[in-house]
Amino acid sequence: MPTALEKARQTPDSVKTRILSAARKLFGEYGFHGVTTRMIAKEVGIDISTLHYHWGDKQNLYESVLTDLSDEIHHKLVEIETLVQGKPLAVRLDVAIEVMCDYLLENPDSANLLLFSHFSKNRITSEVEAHITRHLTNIAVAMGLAVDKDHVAPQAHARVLAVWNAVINFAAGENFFRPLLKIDTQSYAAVVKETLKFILIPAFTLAKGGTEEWPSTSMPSAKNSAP
Amino acid sequence: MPTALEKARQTPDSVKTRILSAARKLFGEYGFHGVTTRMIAKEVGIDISTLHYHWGDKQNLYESVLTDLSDEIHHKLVEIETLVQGKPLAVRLDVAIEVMCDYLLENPDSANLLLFSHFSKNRITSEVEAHITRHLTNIAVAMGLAVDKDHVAPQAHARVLAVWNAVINFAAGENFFRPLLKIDTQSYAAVVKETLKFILIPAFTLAKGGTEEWPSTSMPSAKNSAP
DNA sequence: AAATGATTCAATCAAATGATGGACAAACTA
DNA sequence: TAGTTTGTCCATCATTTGATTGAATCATTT
Repeated sequence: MPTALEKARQTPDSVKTRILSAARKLFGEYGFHGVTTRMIAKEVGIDISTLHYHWGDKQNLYESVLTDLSDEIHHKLVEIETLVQGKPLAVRLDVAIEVMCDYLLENPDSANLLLFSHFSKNRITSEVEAHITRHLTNIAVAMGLAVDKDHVAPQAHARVLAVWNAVINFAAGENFFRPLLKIDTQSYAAVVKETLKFILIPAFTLAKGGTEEWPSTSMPSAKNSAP
Repeated sequence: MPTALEKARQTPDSVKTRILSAARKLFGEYGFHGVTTRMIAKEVGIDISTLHYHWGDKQNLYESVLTDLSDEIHHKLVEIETLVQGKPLAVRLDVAIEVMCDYLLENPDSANLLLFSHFSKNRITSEVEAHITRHLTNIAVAMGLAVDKDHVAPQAHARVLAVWNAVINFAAGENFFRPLLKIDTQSYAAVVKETLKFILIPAFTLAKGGTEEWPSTSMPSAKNSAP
């Protein structure tokens, strides 16, 4: 029995799918509260009641958008992992930055949506949260920052987050940053990639503070530190 | 003739100031569209009409919040610059990370608000935008990434942005990231600082790709590149 | 063709929301 | 004290917004 989401993906031009796309675009641009169901319906060219017929209430539609995006991210990460399997860390980072930048710069709404889901207090869909967490854990292991999925130190997770955020930010913030840099879209992509590599690669390759500096137990001793 | 904002700051406990604080908190948590004037009024314990009496419409209040925050950031940056004047870059970065993390982790709403102002499509208040731009330019010069305020290469701005975003993200995302890292607030601050230093300091100090790699003209040749 | 189920829209509702006007009181001024 | 300004709230309005209902249309099956 396919889920509603899978069914929608099977027929890429169905009304239901078009609603999902329009919703992703608009939610990505304006956030959950900044979008009305009427805006989405108008974007698709349908009536509000048709939207509710397919996706239930606004909250449910939003969650579906996030789940859909999470799946897409997952596929992208798998694709990257396939590309860089067995390569040294510097190469892994280089390729990952290239691919993720290309993807997110072409889908700025997705990047924005990821940001919103990270930072908005409206965080719903603990299911999606769990997915993101799993992605980050996988990346930590893949980068050699942890020996095991079940033993990722907070510092390792934090370092992955730093990489993750850096990439997403430049994609999501293009509308704000690019006018500031006074360059066109193509140059922006180039500058972003160069900057990310400049920032990220030295830290992880010049391993002064590399993988084995802190214990790989998942709970560090700092838990109850109150001076 | 003091502006309305300055006048409000002179009397820290006035109703007008309390409205501004509550507004910053709520806008930081839920974004512009996620907050109603009634929510703010209720938080302060006043009537909506009193709010409108002091700050005009919602949009104007929001802009005032952003302007106020921008001023605060400015003071913080000046404070940092005073602290690190003449020090080598590694120390400058270390201190800047420490101070900004302490400040933003104690004011997560401010960090969130900064994020919203960067990434939300609702970007109003070009005045505030200009302030942020000036801050970034100043930092670029202060970090030795440009010789002159008027000749900051896009790459230099981009590197500053990378630093800027990295710091803000960890502060704004605490509610999302900290449960993921499974540590308490204190440990979070420590881990974030360590991670930021781990990521940022090597890139800028091991100057393989340092300041003078690209020309310091503000307009690179890549402007009209269409292969 | 008739029956059935799926899809769409016009009309509408109730609640929420931004904003205003006017009454009223406190503080200040002449 | 009388008058003026400032600040606060109650009541209210016009829109917007999320959501539903019921009728009509389309597609599929029998």
